[in-house]
Amino acid sequence: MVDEHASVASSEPPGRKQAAILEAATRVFLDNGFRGTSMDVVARAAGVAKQTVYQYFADKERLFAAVVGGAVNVVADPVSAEIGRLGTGDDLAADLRELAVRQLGAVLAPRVLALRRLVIAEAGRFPEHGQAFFAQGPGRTIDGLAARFAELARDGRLRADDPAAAAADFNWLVMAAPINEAMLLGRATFPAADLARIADHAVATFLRAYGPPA
Amino acid sequence: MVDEHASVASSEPPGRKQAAILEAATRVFLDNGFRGTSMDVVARAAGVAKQTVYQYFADKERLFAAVVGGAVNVVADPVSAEIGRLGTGDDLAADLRELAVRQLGAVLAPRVLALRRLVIAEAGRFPEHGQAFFAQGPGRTIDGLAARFAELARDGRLRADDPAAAAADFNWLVMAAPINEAMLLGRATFPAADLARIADHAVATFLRAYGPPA
DNA sequence: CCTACCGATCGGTAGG
DNA sequence: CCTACCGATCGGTAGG
Repeated sequence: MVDEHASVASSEPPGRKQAAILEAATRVFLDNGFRGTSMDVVARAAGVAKQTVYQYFADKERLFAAVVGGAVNVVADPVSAEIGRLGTGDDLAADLRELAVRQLGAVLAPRVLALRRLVIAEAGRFPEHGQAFFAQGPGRTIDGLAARFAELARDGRLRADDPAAAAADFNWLVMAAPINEAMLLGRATFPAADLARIADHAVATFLRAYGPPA
Repeated sequence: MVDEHASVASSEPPGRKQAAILEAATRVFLDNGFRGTSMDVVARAAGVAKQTVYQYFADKERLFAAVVGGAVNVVADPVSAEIGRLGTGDDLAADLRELAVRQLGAVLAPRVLALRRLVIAEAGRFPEHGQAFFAQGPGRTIDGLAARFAELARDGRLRADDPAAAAADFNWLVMAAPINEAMLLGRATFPAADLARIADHAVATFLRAYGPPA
């Protein structure tokens, strides 16, 4: 009797194929949507047989969920750390501008825009993915801003009776225009100079509404 | 010689079937997207044979273009007239609130939200539809607001060095949060009380930033 | 003879 | 793990 698990001793590390499938599937789903993606194409792109895909993911919906869940979590982190440092120096406007530029860079990354488009397209079929995207994205950012704005208001550095509303206003003053241009106009690239201009304007408007009295 | 165009005298008005096809296709496309819609289902929903659909629309893409073009134009009008009357009375804040409520009602109508979702989902394949939606929707609104804000600034009733930027800020302060909740969270209904609260807050923030000096 | 339309089916491909 | 293949359904078109 020869080894019935010969494949375990092969040069193939365990999990390598699963990672290849997820990576390929992410690319294909982001480009073609749920219905536009075939399991055959995913298998071919991953360099495995279709049957192998089904060994790791029971069906197309489960593969899609793994793709979106993974992509949403990769995207989630970058701003929350920045928010805690808002106004630790004495130039709050500069801190807000820097935060806005970072947020714009993260949210307008082509992969994140594609994920947003995908999640919006499938929000009817998979509402939980839209909710996860919102929670990890704008929801998390606005919550973090609200907490920090409340502290800044207590210190007299912002006029914000309703810190949560101020946080939402800041977030959308920064993000709404470019996100909508990206979603509807298909705009895919945002030069650094554009991001700086958008951030400057959003912060100026925000501070005219919420800045401390001169 | 008998009439050789007897069918013209039938009880079927000309264009009646085309209208039924467009109406059915609009419903099916809005619910299921481009790839999720089959021509068989459209034909069935319209109560005609599939052959009849192909007599009016050469292929699926042409039918889709007719649907989106028609839906975008139906959606376009309602705010532009209102904008011209902004500040004709002496209570600019009240006028802005009323405009905001009307805009919210129009843009958050279930059919318009479904159209936005559809257009975003297919922006890769049909960029012209996203551009048409933007032009007829936010683009048109922001342009109209910019023109009126420029006049109001000249009269000293707004502090707006850059009326176009002020118009975009107003538009997104009003629309961004509910649109993003609708797109990502799948929120479909917005009670009148919610719209009033959103409008009140957006106008208050806008006037703190752009209102005339007290 | 033209149109509008039907029932049935074409070649390919979907998820499984 | 691959090839082959299923029931069904896709967009589009045949004959009558």
